[in-house]
Amino acid sequence: MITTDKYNPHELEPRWQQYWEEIGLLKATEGKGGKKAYILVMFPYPSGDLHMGHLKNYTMGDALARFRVQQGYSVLHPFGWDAFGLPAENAALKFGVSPADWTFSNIRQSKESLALMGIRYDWSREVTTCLPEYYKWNQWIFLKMYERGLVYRKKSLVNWDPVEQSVLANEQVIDGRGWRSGALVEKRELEQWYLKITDYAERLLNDLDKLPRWPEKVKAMQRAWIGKSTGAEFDFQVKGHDLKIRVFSTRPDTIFGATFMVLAPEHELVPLITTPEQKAAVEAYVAAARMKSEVERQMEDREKTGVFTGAYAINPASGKEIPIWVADYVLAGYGTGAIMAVPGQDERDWEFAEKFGLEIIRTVEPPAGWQGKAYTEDGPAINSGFLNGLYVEEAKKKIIAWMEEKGIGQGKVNYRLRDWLISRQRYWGTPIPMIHCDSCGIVPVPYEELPVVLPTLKDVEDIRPKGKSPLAAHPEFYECTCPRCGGKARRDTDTMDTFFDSSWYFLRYTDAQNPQAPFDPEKANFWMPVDQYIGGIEHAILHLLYSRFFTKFLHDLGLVEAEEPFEGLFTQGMVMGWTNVGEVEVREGRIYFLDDARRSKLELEQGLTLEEAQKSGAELREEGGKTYFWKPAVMSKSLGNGVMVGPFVREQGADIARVTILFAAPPENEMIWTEEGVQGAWRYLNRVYRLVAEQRAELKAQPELLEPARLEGAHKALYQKLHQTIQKVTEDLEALRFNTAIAALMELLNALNDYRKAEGVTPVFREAVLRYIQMLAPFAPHLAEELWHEFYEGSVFHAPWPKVDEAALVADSFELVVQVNGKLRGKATVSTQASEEEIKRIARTLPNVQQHIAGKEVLKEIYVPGKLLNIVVKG
RNA sequence: GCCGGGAUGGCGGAAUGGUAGACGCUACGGACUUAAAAUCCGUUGCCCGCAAGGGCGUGUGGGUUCGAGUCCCAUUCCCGGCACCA
Repeated sequence: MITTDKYNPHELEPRWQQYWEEIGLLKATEGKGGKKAYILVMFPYPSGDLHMGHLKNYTMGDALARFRVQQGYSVLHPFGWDAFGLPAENAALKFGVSPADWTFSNIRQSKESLALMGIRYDWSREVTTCLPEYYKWNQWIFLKMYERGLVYRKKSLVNWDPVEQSVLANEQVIDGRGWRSGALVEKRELEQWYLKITDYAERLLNDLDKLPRWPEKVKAMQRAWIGKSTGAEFDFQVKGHDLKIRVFSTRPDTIFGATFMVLAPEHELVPLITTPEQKAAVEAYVAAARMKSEVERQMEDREKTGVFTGAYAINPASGKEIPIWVADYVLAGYGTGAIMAVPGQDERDWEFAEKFGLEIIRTVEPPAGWQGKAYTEDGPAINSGFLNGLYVEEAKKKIIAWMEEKGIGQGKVNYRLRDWLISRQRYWGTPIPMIHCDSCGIVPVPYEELPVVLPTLKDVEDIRPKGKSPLAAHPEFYECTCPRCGGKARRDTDTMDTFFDSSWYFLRYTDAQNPQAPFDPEKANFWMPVDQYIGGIEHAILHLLYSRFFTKFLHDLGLVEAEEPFEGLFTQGMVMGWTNVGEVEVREGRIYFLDDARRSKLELEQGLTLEEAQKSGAELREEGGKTYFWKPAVMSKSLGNGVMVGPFVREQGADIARVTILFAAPPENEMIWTEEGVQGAWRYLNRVYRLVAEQRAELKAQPELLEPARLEGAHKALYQKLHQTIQKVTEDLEALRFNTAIAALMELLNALNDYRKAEGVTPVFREAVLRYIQMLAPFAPHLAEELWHEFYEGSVFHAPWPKVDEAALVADSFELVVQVNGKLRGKATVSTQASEEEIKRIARTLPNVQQHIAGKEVLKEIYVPGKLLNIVVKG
C-alpha cells in the first residue's frame, strides 16, 4: 500500500521483508515437471559486518533468483558458511574467544546485513561447514575415497608455511608464498595425506570442453594447471653400474642429440652414481638446493647452475657415453625428476651446454639462414640414424615404436597437476578420520563411528600453532582403540584443508538436513547441476578444480548423475571504493607521501609524477589546508574504505544499493562505488515511485487493456516500446546483463513520462505501468512489491513474468535511413507496407539526398527492408 | 616468452556488418525558490558555419564490403593468468 507521496525506502522495505518471510518466498521445493533453476553464489568465510564489496555477487544472485521465480521455475537459492579456517583461530588468539563463538557471532551479523539488503535465501538449507552435521560427511567422503584408493599417505618434500605453521597444497602456493599468509614457503620432508586428483586429470581436462557457459579465461587457467603433455618415458643405462635412469621427454625424436643428462638435486640416484672425486661438489650443490626456497630458485635470474656427478650414461640411440649432471633447473616433482638434455632442440639445455662447455648436436634441420640457438620448431631429422629425413611427428612415432621394441621405454602422457595434499597441522578444521595402530598400521574409522568430533579446546593457548597439530597435545582426543585389533591406538591429529569442505557444499544444499547420507541422490539429481554459479575469479583453479574433482568422484560412486557441478559460471568484478591513501606534499610536479607507514602498506612509490598519479586513477583532494592522495581500491576491512550495509540501508535504502551495484558497470567489470552512482539510483527509483504514486487514483480507475491490436499512434508506440523492453530485459537477465536491463527500464520510464504528459493516463499506460513494476522487481524488489500491492493482493513475484507480444513488435511504419555512398544523407518515416520502388522514390524526394545524387550516375541501390537504402553513385 | 581479455565522449559504458555514443554520471544554461537543497526542462564527441548543412571521429596501419566499432591481416599499448614442467 502506498502510504505517502514521497518515496520512503526505510519505511517500506522492512514491511516487505517481513511479508516475504511470511509467504516463504524463495523457499525451494522440488517441483514436478516445469523447469528448475539452481542459482548459487560462492559461500563466504563468515567475516561479520558486510560491506558493498561483499554484496555484489549476492545481489546479482538474488536478482537472478527472483527473476526465475517470476518465470515460474522451481528455484534453489541457498546460502551457507565456509566456516572452518585460519581467521577464526587468529581471532581466537587475538580476542580470547573460542573460534566457534567468533564464527557464529559473525554469521549472525552477516545474516542481518543480507536481510537488510532484501537478499533472500532458503535458510532451511543453510550449510555451516564447522558443524559436525556437515563435516561428518567430509569424513564420510574421505573414507569413500580411501576405499577407492584415492587417499594415500606419502612422505615427501612439502610446502611449509612458517606463518600458518602448516603445510599447504601446491595450488595454495603462489610465487613461492602462502596464498593467505604471503609468507615465503619452506620445504619440509613430512608424511602427509594426499588425494589422488591426478587420477582424474584427463577427465578434468576433457570435460572443460563441455562447459560453454564458463569464461574462457577460467578454462584456460585450468588447462594450464592440469598441463597435459604427451611424449615418452625411457631408460638410460648408467655406465659401470647396474642402474638405469628413467626420463620423460616430449621430444623422444631428438634422442640422437642427447649429449648429457641432468638429474634434479633431490633425485634418488644422485648419491649412488656420484664418483668419489665429485662427491664433495655434488653434496654441496644438493645441500644448497635444498636450502633454497621456491622463490629463491625462481629469482636468481634463471642463471643455470649445476655440477657434474662424474658418472656417464649410454645414449641408447647413438651408443655414445654422455655425462650425467645435477642441476636445479630440473624439477624433482615433474616427470621422473631426470631429463635427457638435447641442447640442439631445447633452449634451456642449450643455455646449460653453453655455460658448461657441453657438446651440442642438432637433430632437426633448422631453416636456411637460421641464426638462433636451439631450434624447437618442426623440420627434417638430421644426425639421427634411422630417423634422418623424417619430420617431428613421424620421427616421434618411429622412435617410440623402436623403444617399445627394444624394451627401453614407451609412449607416455604426463600432467603438471600434482596430487592434492590435504593434511593441515591446525585446530579449526575437520579431523581426519584415520587411526594409527602399532600392530595394524593405518586403520580407517568405521562409518558408524562418524563423526570424529573436533573437541572444544578450553584454553585459547591450546590452539596456537606450534608447528605440529594442536590436537596432538590432547590425549582425550587422540587416545582410542584400534577398530581392527582392539588394542591401544592413536587418532590422526591433523585436520583437513578447508577446500575439502567447499568442494561439495553445493550438493549438500540439495538435501541439507539429511542425517543419513551426504544427500539424497534423487534430490541432488533434481537440482544438479548448478545452473548459474557466481563468484570471484580468485577461485579459478583451487575451488573450481577441486569441486569438479569431487563431483566426478561422487558421480562415480553413483550418488549424482551430473559429472560437472557448474553448468554456468560467472566471475564478477570487484567493488572498489575511493580510498584516502594518505597526506601528500607536491614539490616540482612530484607527489611525496608524508606518512610512510601508510605508504609502504599500499606500496606506493615516493616521488610519483602528477601524470602517473592521474593515469593510475588517483586524485589529489584538499581538506583543511592539507592535500590527500585518493584512489579507488578494492573495498576491504583493512583499508577502511568499505561502505557498510547497515548504515547505508538505514540512511538510503536497500533498493538504492541494489540498483547502484547492478547499474554502475557490466557485472564482470570492476565497479567503483561513488556518491554520484548512488544519487543516480535514488533519482531513478524516485521517478518510478512518483510515476505510480502521483497517478495512482487514475491508474486504478483505468480498465484493463483488452485489444492491443486496435491501438494507434502514440498508444501503439508506447505499447510497442513496452514489448521491446520486455524482450530486452528478459534477454539481458538471462545473460546477467543487469546494467543494460536497467538502462532499458530507464528508457521505458522516460517514454512513459513523455506519454503521460501528452496523452494522460489511459488503459495502455496502466498496462505498461503494471508490466514495468514486474520488470523492476528483480532489481528493486521492495519498491516493486509496494507498487504492485496498489493493484493486486498477491506478491509481484508470483505474477507471471510479462510475455512479449510478437505482434506488437511489428511496427506499421519505420524510420528509413537513406545513405549515399554509405554516408547518412537523410531519414524519412515510411510505412512498412511500402514497396521497394516506393521507398526509392521517397528517398529521392529528400532534399539532402537530391543534392548528393544530382547529376551523378546511380551505380546501384542496396535496400535493406525495414531499415535503410544506400544509393551508390559514381564520382 | 606463452595463454586469455581489452582499447569507443570529461567518466561508467551502449551498439544481430546497416543512423556510433543508448542509459546514467559530470559540467553548463534555464524554471521553481527570499535563498539553497531537492525537483523539472534544455545543451553536452571534435572542427567549420548565423543557419541549412558540411568535414572529421571507435588505439595505429592496411584489407574485404554498397556499407566496418563490429569481419580479415599486421602493429602498438593496457589488464589478467602462467612461466626452467623437459
